Amino acid sequence: MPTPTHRLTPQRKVILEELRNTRSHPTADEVYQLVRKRLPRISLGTVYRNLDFLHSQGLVCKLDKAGSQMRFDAFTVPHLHITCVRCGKIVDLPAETATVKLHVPKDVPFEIQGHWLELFGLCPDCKSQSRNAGHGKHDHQTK
Amino acid sequence: MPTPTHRLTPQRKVILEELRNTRSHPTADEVYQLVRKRLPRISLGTVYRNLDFLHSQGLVCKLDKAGSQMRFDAFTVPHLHITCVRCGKIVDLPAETATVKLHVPKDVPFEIQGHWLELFGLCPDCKSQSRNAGHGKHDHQTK
DNA sequence: ATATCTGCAAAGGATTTGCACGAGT
DNA sequence: ACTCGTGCAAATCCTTTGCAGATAT
Repeated sequence: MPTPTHRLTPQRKVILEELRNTRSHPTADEVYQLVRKRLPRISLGTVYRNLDFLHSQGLVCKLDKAGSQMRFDAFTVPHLHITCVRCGKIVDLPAETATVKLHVPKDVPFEIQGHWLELFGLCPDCKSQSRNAGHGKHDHQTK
Repeated sequence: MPTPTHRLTPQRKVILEELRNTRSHPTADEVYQLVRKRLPRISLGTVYRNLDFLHSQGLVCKLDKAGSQMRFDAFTVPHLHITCVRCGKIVDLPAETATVKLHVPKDVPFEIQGHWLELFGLCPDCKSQSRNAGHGKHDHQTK
């Protein structure tokens, strides 16, 4: 399905490599900063375009639900994420960490295709500084 | 916790009423359009400020993971959402529609506080027009 | 009086886009 | 030659903020 004329340019190669070298789910701007060390003349626009391109090729994942900014990773095996509610850090978890069972009422006017689950909590760093705990940022499901 | 000097101004009242009169999970701008019919001189900034205020009072929910824009609802009973991958429409589902079981490895360096689950699929309207199906927008968990 | 709110307009941050030049075939 | 990709800057979209005037107690 990729048009055969797409090229693996140096920019795309370096972006993918940098993404594969980190486990930190960087934002587009963070990718830009990383890549710039090796390609000082690259532009942020190119980074955005190529992250999109690599995403369309199935080579990187786009985490659009991770906060106000999009985050990316090149770890394409299905897995879960846990996000620190304080600092926003994201850590991978094996997919088997959670099981979701659906009991969908018959009358739901939707063809359900799948689900998206993410966990949230406090990372060790933020846990230690933890004083002002309750901030009510998550409404539902904060069981 | 709310300072006792907060007022229920006309703007706040109307915003809350409009939000309670719809099941459509409107964006801030959509709330603004609705409210403007009754308070033509209200500003978008006020709508944002008051949606935040009502959220801080626990009167409205802020759906920050529903897409690129924030969405709001005044239905504060815990429940789930299903989002149409085509048109973005959101529909409520009872909380019991899904059960999540966690089997968290001992070595996860996080204090898990909770989870967030959302469903996605095709709404009836989009289902009928459904021709160009596969768009690979969701990466993980698209079982 | 005084603290809270409002409307307005400007600023802000993240992402996308238009365009002319550069690179690969 | 021709298409695709890049850098740069400007534009866009959503949201937040500063400020001076208005409102309620």
